[in-house]
Amino acid sequence: MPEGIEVEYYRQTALKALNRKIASIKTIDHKYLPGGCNPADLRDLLIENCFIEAERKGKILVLSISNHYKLGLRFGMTGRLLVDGSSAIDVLEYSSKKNKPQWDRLSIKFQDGGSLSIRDPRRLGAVQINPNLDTLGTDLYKITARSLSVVLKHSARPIKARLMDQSKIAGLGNLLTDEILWRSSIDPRRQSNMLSRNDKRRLLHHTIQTISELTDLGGSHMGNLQKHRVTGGLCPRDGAPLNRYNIGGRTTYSCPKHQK
DNA sequence: CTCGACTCCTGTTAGC
DNA sequence: TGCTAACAGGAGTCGA
Repeated sequence: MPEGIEVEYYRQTALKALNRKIASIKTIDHKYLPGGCNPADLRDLLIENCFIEAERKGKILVLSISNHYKLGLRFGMTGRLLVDGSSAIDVLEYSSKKNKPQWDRLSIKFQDGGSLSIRDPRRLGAVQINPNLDTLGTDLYKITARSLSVVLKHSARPIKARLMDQSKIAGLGNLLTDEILWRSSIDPRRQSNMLSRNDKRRLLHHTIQTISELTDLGGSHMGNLQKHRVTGGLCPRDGAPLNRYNIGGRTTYSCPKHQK
């Protein structure tokens, strides 16, 4: 699913949509417009204007419009960004392998005949005008020893829940956190404020390393643990049967043998 | 303030 | 073969 890495790919896709005049809004799903915004507002905001900049914070893609407004795009669990019909990511983990235009929840036509669309089978994404980014924590590509330490210091919550808290670190989702903690040999249920100096050192190293590596490999589903995240899966490091349980409403897999 | 529980959403899949 | 129910997780809300 789209975590920070995938949305960074989408940002690069979005660069192809910059400085092209918007002619019309082809589709807009009302479920995609929460809180006081209707399709007419969105049309008024976009038509005859251009996107002039594509930025990202955590899992939100922010497109600046030539009229100084900004459009925030969230992709939920299964959303992809398409520009001129193609995406940086062909198949998304846990999403459909099919690719139907009727799943376009927002579709924008440019005057040159091209388009920008969010294609999202499960409709968990959203579009927001002038999204508030202040509630988001450190972006996943900017994590430092200091920011990680601050995130963990004052909380007795499970370490995994803390890493996935977007107000603390923005951009880590379920798959990335499972992979990072697996590599770091840390049990996801450990209390955040109880990690040793050595635990934190390993966690920092593997957080930065995993994000960088999986960005190069093509997405958050490219980790070593991923294909074993199934019931009955075995740890690819030591062969132990993986534990499966729930943290913060998310299915979690960890190795009882080497994650302590 | 913290934090678990619940809700939304729908394509896929397991099981009968 | 066709049906139902469980499952997936990002994010917001609510109440203890």
